[in-house]
Amino acid sequence: MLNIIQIKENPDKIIRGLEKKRFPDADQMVQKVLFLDEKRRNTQTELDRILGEINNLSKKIGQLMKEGDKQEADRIKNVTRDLKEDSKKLGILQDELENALENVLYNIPNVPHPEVPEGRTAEDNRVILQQGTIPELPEHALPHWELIEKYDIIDFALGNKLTGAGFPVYKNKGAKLQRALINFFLDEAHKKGYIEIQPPVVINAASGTATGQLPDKEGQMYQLKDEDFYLIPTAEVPITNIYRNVILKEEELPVKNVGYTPCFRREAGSWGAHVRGLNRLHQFDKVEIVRICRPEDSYGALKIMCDEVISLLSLLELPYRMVQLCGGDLGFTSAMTYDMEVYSAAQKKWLEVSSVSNFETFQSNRLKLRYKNQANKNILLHTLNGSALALPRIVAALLENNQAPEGIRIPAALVPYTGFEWIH
RNA sequence: GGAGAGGUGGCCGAGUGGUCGAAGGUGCUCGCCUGGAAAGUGAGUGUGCCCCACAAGGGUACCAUGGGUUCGAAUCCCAUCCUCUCCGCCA
Repeated sequence: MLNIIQIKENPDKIIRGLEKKRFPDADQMVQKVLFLDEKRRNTQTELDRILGEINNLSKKIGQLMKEGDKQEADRIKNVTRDLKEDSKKLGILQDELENALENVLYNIPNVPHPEVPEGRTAEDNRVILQQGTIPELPEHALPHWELIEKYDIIDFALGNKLTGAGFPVYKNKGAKLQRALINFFLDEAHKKGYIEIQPPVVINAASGTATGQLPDKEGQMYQLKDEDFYLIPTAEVPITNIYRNVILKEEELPVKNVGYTPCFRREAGSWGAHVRGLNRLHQFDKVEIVRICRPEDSYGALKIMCDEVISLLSLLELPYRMVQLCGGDLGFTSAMTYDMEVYSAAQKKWLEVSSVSNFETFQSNRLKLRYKNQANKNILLHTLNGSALALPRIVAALLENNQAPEGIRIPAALVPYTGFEWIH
């Protein structure tokens, strides 16, 4: 969530930012925050004063009791009783104001960085660069959902039997390809200095709230029936939450973590004919990179992370492009996002395989993730993350782009991991 | 799952109703000592919020979490979570 201080210091800037993000009623929401905050502070000042008075009188009672002046002690007790009434009322008001304020803040998205382009939808995103050659496929080229049947490597029908739609079963070389990709991605991240984390795939509500999935995307997560737990939609949630309520030393920065996890998404409302095959699943595998760094370093880190993702795509010999999201298409928690898309030649479509974002202090404010600077002051850190990479669409593009009469060619970088050069 | 013990500051550990944000130790930071280091020695060392100039200073809250009792709670009561030991079960 946004920091109240940011809002107070420059409300107009926040409002302009929210408007860029196409957030409705930006002005009204900010005014509400400012109003609630002032009321809250006034209430606390008064409450603290009363509590201080009670504390002083209580000490006095203790002294009087020791001296044996029970009468005077009883007289003062009556005074504190009235004060306590007042403090209770104010305490309740204080809680209400705090909750109301928090509630408003939780529902305000992050503000885009000034360099984020204007725009309403994905149509307005900006293509930053495009690399690799788009393969010329022969007439009879198949989309990946037919290829997986032809080579018997992924089974959707079987997934339907075991669970339901969107939970495919990987088999044979399909299963091994998954494992190869995961290891390849993890090893590449390791080479770049990332520490590997294997987190739980089930998280509690506190974790979901801290990274911003709750309350914003509650309906998108699978929730466990008997406990207040959720299946993770991305490794970002458990990995970033490692640093919840943590004050790092400056020399521990930047933090660079990588983790492989399955990801679970309900994708409520987004199902349809356009998401055939591997394009959208309820469960999929993803390797995620997370960085935590000082505010002044975060945009440099964003650039580096994009380069790291790009290097994976070129090693996989996939044609890709990098897209900068416009204000209106930016996610709830993000200040700036680049999407990496690969070209899936049989579908003739660009598929998003990675989303690299800088959240600035939006997450760290909820996480209470800070570092102690030279002046011994606690400073909110910036958090960033990106997929490196999400598997299913990579698989889709690999299958489609690399199809040949002999079968499906595995890119050279991956062969040491698969142990085979062809799927046939 | 059953029985018992327990959750205190970066760490260890005292504290069972009053002046306790919390003894002592350790770690860390700065200084003295030293040719240098060790040892020794002096000082400092939690977080949020509020007042205030995001200074100095002051106030308030925080001893797992949430409630309660009391003029006053780390200390008493209740609930929840977690840890440890034993038993049961088990990949």
